[in-house]
Amino acid sequence: MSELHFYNSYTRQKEKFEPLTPGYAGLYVCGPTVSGESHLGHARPYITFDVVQRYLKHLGYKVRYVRNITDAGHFEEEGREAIDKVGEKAKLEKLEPMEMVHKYTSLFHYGMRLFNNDEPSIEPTATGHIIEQITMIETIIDKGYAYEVNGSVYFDVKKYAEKYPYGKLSGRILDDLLETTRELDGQDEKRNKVDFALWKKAPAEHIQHWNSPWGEGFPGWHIECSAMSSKYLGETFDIHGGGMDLLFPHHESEIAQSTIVHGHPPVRYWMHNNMITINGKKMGKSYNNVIKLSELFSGNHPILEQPYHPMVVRFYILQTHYRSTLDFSNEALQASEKAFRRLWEAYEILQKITHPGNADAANAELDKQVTNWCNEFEEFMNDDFNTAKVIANMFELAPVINGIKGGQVAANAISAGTFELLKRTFKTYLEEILGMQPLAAQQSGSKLDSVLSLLIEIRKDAKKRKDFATSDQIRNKLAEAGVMLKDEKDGSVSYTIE
RNA sequence: GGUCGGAUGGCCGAGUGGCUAGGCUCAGCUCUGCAAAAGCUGCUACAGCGGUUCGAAUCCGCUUUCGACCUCCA
Repeated sequence: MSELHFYNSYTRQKEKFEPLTPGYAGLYVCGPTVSGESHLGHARPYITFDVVQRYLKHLGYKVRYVRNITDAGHFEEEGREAIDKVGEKAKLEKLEPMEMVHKYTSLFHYGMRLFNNDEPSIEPTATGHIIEQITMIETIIDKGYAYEVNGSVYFDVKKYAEKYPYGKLSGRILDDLLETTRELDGQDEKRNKVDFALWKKAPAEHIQHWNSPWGEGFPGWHIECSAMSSKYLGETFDIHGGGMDLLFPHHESEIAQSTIVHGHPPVRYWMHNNMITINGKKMGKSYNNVIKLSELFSGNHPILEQPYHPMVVRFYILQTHYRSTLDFSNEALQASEKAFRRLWEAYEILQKITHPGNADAANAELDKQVTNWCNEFEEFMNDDFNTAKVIANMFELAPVINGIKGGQVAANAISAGTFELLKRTFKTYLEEILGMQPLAAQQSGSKLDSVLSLLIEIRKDAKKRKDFATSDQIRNKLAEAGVMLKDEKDGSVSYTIE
């Protein structure tokens, strides 16, 4: 029996997972900035860490999964100005931050539900934790690692680096960073270019601002995660996850802030998922190459050849290891759709077929192989959450299942015990751990079902009379309407609805 | 420019010192009134050049090339 190991970005190696408190696991994942609609790239971390969270629960841990909503900062929405430069617009014409934040938060939650992601245990908002953030900043100032200039507060990275390993997580070298020639906002206020903002003074016309010891302003980007993670998971917690693009400066800054406030690093295991690319380039708003989730699901985007079901997208993402880049293409999504349909069908067949009950396997070799494939599921997940390999094994098992149904494999080939193992393991991993659901709910017993049963009966009669014109017409017309009929080996007929 | 990470069969993608995943596509076969589905079979790849080794896609070096981060970013 193996134990859970996964790659820790901080130490750059796979490590055995040992929670801080036995039996409990704390997980923090950087959530969305709700100033715009989520796109395909955003789907990856939330699906990845949903599976992480599901697997931890499967292993018996009580999991507290915290994923924040970033709803504070310097916001703009397309077509509407965040800063009211004119200053004369009517109230309802101006961008109301709360309105925008509410809209995109709802949209985000909708997407998460379609992906069948479990809800986090706590989903704290940045605006709901302004006081916690201010308190942290005050502590950092008191300890001498931050300074105020003109109503803004900056973290003194150079001083921090004298005592602590700044740059360890992201592989940065401070001297290199000091030579950066980038022009950034507020650069002249900082003691060093590498310093980052803890609190930013808000210009009078800025839409979001709060009162603070340093005047009206808003919190820096990094401090919210430090404040909320420590509040809900403790000064030290188990796992912090997010996209690789957050390694620097976001997560590096989180470590620095928390280390000063609490006297030690905040996180034991850092996990980072890789990016989704399109034509080899990262999907991101700065590249102008995003496919929003609503576009993906509706197919309403120039490069999409068809709509893609959320479960197809989830499957496509889980077919690749989370630390590899994943390149988007219609071809790849379509391959995933076909593969998933086939796999799910085999899974449904498995739940329906019965086993003759023989305690000994007629085909010892196959029996052993099936047992092995099933047992490997856990082994693969324990090795850095290798969902790709889990799925590969499911496809090894699918022909066995289909073969039993189709008669190519004898029903007694595997033992009753192995059959039960197969049935149980498949369900656990496909539904509970990978979190997959059927593309369309079958509605047996519904009115449509009665109608289809009637048509199927008529077609059966026609076939008996060798009236193939009629039987084929029924089949073809139903296919046009999106109902696929399938003549089974035993003479029965089943259908699937597109 | 600095740091880091990739280059795998027609396509997507695991893997990692010997046993050469998996999916999709394609071809053939079985079953079938026909079709679909399903099953079976075939397609043997690891950017290039050196090196280490009995043995390398897997380790080391160099080259070519792509990308990520260094700025908001999942």
